[in-house]
Amino acid sequence: MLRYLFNRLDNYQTSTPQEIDALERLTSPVRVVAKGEDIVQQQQPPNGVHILLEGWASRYKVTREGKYQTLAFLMPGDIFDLHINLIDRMDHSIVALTPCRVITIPNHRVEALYEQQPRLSHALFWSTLVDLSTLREWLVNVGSRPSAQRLAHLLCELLIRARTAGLTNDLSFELPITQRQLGEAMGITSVHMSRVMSKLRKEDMITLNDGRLEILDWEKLKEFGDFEPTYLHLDRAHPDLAKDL
Amino acid sequence: MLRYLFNRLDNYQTSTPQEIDALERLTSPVRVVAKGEDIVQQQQPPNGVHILLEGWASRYKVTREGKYQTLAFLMPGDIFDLHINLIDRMDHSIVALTPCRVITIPNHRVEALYEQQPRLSHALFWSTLVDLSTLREWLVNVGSRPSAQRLAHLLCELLIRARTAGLTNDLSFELPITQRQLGEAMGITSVHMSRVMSKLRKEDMITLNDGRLEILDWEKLKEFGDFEPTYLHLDRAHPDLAKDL
DNA sequence: CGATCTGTTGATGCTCATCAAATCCAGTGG
DNA sequence: CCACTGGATTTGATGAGCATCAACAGATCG
Repeated sequence: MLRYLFNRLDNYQTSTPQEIDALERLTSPVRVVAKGEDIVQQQQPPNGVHILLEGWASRYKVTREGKYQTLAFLMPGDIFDLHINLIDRMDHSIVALTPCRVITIPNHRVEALYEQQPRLSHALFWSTLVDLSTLREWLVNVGSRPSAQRLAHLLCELLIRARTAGLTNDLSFELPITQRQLGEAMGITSVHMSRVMSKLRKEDMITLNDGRLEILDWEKLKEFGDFEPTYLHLDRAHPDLAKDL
Repeated sequence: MLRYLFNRLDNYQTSTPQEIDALERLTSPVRVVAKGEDIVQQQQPPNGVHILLEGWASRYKVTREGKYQTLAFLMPGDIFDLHINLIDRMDHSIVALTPCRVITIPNHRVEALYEQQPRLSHALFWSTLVDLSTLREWLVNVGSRPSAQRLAHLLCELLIRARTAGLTNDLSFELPITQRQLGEAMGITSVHMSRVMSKLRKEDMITLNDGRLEILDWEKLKEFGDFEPTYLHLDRAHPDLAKDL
C-alpha cells in the first residue's frame, strides 16, 4: 500500500519490513476524495499527516483578486504536513486534481512514531526537508526564469520525482494535470501556458498526449530549463540517479 | 544576547530563564561576518544551527543566467537551518547584507537540546514552520501579485516580523537593504523597484530615509498589498498583534 | 446532445526589462 | 581638504514578454 512512499524514502535509506509495518499500522482507513474536492482546507486545524496513495493533488493559496497560486504538486507516495501539528490553523488548502486515495496518521500517533521508530522518522524528516528545498527552487523558478525555461524546469523536476517513486516508464509518466493548473503553479495564464508548451513540443523536447508526458530529449530539456537536481538531495543513496537517464 | 530571538519565540510561548540559559550554553563564540560575505555557502555540508544576533542577511540562490533570487530576509533574532543536518550539502547560500554577528549551535549539540529541552524545542520548531509558511507566501507574492502590491506585502511582513522581535519603534524600523536587494527578492529589477517604491511614497503609504522605513498608513498599505498576517501564525500568544497597530 | 471544460490561435495592450544618462552620496587616497 | 571612484537611486525612452479578450475546435460528461 505504501509502495511509492517507500520507493521514495529509499533514496535516503532503505527501510526495514518492520518499519514499513509500523507505519502501516498507524494509519487511518483510506479516504477517497473526488477530483476537485479539497483534501485539506485553509482555516481548519491540522488533523494529522497525510499520505497520498493514488492520484495527484496540489497545495494552493488564493489571493484577494481570486488568483490561484499552486505551491506544490503532490503525486502518489507523497507524504505531507509532517510536523504541522504545532500550528493551529492551516494557512493553505490542498485539492485533489484527480480522484485520490489518501490515508492519514492522526496527530497523537505521530508522536509515538517519533519515539518508537527514530530511523524511519529521520527518513520522513528528510522528505520534508526535500519538500522545503523544492519550494525554494520554485521561488527561484517563478522569480527568475522566463516562462519557457520555467516550464522545462518543472517538467524535469516532475520526471525525477515520479522516477524516485517508481511511477515512470523510462522517460515518460502520467501527468494528469491541465495546462491551467500548470500555469497556476508558474504564475502564467493558461493561454500563455499553451504557447510555451507548444514551443517545447516544436523543439522536440517533449510530447504530451492523453495525460502522459514523454520527454524526448532529456539533456536538451535539462539544459534549456537550467535544471540542476542537487536540490532534490537524492545523492545519498543513489548518486547517479539524475545522470543515468 | 538572545533577546530578539526570545522576543519572537514569546509569540508561541514564554520561555523560562532556565531554557534561555540552556540555549546560551550550547552556542559557539560569536562570529563576526563582514557585509557582503557569505555566512553559509552552497555546496558546503551544514555545520549547525545559526542565530543572527545583529545585522541583516539574505538566503539566496543564483541561476545559470546569473540572476540572484532572494529566498528570505533574515533579521536580528532569526534562527535558521534548524534540522538541516539530515542534508549533506547546502543547496543555497546566506550572505550578510550588513555587518553581522552570528552564533552557531553545532549539529552534535542540537540533538542534546531536543532531548533535554522539549518545550524549547517545540518553540524553535514552531519558528521553522513559520519560516516555511512565509516562504509559501513569498511564492504567492511573486507568482500572483503585481509588483507594487508585492512590495507593499513584503513591507507589511517585515514590519510585523521586526515588531515581534522587538526591533520596531512604533511603525518604523531599520531596513538596511538596497532597492536592488529588495528587487532580487521580488523578481524585479532595481530600476523597476525604484519606480514602485516612489509610487508607495507618492501615495503616502511609506517613507524610507537613511535606511529607516516608516509606515505612514498601515491600513492603506495592508489593504493595498492584500496582506493577511495569518500565515505568520502569531495568534497563539498575541491574537491581536496585527490589529493593534 | 447540448453544455461545459480544455487547448489552440490571433489581435491588442499593459507591465516590466533593458539601455542610457544624470544625480547623489560614502568612501578613499593624494 | 578636495578630487576621484564606485555604488545607489532616479528618470526617460524603447522593446520584449506576457495578460487579456475573443473566437473556435475537440473532448468530456451529465
